[in-house]
Amino acid sequence: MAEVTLKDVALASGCSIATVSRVLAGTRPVGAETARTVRAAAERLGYRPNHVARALRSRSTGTVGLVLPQITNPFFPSLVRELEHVLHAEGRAVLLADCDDDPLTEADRIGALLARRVDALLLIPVDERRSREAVAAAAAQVPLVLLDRGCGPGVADSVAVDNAAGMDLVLGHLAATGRRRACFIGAAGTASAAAERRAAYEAGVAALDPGAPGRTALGDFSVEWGRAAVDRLWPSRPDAVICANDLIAAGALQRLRQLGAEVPGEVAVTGCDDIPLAGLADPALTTVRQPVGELAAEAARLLVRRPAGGVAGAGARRTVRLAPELVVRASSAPRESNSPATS
Amino acid sequence: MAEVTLKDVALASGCSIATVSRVLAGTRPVGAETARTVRAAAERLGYRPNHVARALRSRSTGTVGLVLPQITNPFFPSLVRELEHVLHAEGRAVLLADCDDDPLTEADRIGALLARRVDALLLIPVDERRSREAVAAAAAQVPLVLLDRGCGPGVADSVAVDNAAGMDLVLGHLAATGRRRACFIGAAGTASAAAERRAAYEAGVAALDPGAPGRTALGDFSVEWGRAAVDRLWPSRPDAVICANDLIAAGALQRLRQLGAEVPGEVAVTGCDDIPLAGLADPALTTVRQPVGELAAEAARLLVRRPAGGVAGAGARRTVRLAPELVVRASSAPRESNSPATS
DNA sequence: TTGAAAGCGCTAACAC
DNA sequence: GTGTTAGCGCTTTCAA
Repeated sequence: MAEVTLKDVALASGCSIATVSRVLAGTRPVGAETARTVRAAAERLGYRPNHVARALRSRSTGTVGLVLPQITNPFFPSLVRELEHVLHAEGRAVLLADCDDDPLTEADRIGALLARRVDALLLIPVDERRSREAVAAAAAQVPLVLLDRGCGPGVADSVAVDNAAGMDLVLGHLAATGRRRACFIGAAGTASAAAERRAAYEAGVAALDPGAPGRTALGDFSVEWGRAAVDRLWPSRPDAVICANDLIAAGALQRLRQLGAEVPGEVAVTGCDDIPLAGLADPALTTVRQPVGELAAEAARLLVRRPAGGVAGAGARRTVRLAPELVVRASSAPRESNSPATS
Repeated sequence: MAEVTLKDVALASGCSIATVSRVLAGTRPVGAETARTVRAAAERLGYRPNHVARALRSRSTGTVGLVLPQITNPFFPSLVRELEHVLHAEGRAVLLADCDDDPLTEADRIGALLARRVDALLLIPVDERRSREAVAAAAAQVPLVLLDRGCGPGVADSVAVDNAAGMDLVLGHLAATGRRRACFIGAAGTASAAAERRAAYEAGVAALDPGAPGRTALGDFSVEWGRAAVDRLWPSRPDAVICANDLIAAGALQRLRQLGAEVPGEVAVTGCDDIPLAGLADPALTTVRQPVGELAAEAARLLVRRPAGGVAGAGARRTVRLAPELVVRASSAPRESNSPATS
């Protein structure tokens, strides 16, 4: 039951532990015959390489830290899933850290992961500003890729969805299906998603309807705010309510129903992110899907430190913006199909 | 910028590296004066212990593997969050593995974590039967605690909610609020949650209404099934629809509304698990909340190998059952308050 | 191509 | 209480 080590395999196969290491790690060319013998012995003994020893010697743990604000935020699980799969496929393991939406906890977790010698860090910052210091310090020590949210310019490489493009998809769809009087429920603050979606709405909607930029309510990314904002905006009789994320949209949907408004007959509602809730809402929510798989793949790609620049090199940061996809569901169906099918 | 090691601290503080190790790891008593000097030197040099080296020598990585079927299952994120917090508080890190609901992937992930020398495994099995072999093999190597779902008898320690107690809470509440004609939408199969909730409904409801055990529809744990099952059960005019989880309940709620049934006026609907969706449904869903924090705490407690038994000791397995809590929301409000407040 | 030997940074015996 | 001495299991020079 004792652990089988390289030494055991070397003994069993009649060659040195160095050779065994080379065969099993594939580091250097080895005689074909020797390789076969070694592999057979390893197999027979049930040899399992000890990653800890390997890590100590090679100064690489094959481990990536994944730091996120709150795993309970419904957008994150699918992203975590994709990241786990991509990284595992590369033979890397994922150390998960949940920050409780608190920058102090975030700094603490980053420290813990660094102490564990992660090869790299994947990080969704808690706060655009208050995360900056800890993130910058970490980026000086290991490759670090920011995901989904920004953290100030020049701090680290980053991968995120193109929020402006997403908003344009929504606006285009609503215009094409005959909506003429949109309004927007967004989030206040400087967080990148909030600011970008807000700005994109204002820029894009002005072309369609000069009055629309004024029909805007700003709060936070919650269901409660979605409900409350409808009370503020409904009196202006919009025929489309564009929401900055799906939670807001879910709240808007609920309140509109309570007010007796017909969705999508009287008014269309759209969200953003395509969290699981979006498909389950009633009516199902038209939304902008983030390309989670690609986000994960790009993040993994950026993780391998680029050749020039050196470890602490704050050289040019790379920023990848991915195109989102419009998911059209019942909540924005054209008015022709107003009434629920009775047949 | 080079890594500061114990040796550097020893040199700077004028004592041996062993002493420094003792001070910093707190393994053995050390002179107060020496300790102070060492700590000061460590601080000054910015010493950060190398967990990899420590792990190699002490044969303990301070790392726990968390293996789950699918992080996108809406019940898991909150559990993951609690586990992460409990374990981090003990200075342990969490290696996350997502199995894509596939026993083969699960076996693969377990192997990867074992190769990384996790101290222990926290595992929510993908399948009651098909996970068994891999789980048993892993349990022979490291402490392993099963979470939320079973995996056959005697395989490993386990922590889960008391599903029967949860169902009794629901039945009691419905009876107390005047519901007399319940029905049940559950899941088929042998998975522990499905079977236990089903059995508890049948056992508990018979006392209230001899005809109720017959009003049962069995499918899977999905929204779609919830919708479909309502079509089967609604003709029998129940005044309460008890669902085996919140997803089913969400589907039931939607279909009932489409059919023109008033919830909670005509019929109450209840779920199970209290996933985020439950509070956001319309009407908000009465459900049984799993004590996620306690589940996590108990799991962490079981993780420390009990003294007797030895590593591979298949001695008596410990099973912890935790009491759930009823969360009463609008979907089961008593009939007196049928109509939405208009004032 | 292969082997011998030197550590990676730390902890754990064992002396003193 | 403290120092000395061995390694943990592996990769990687350096010779052969």
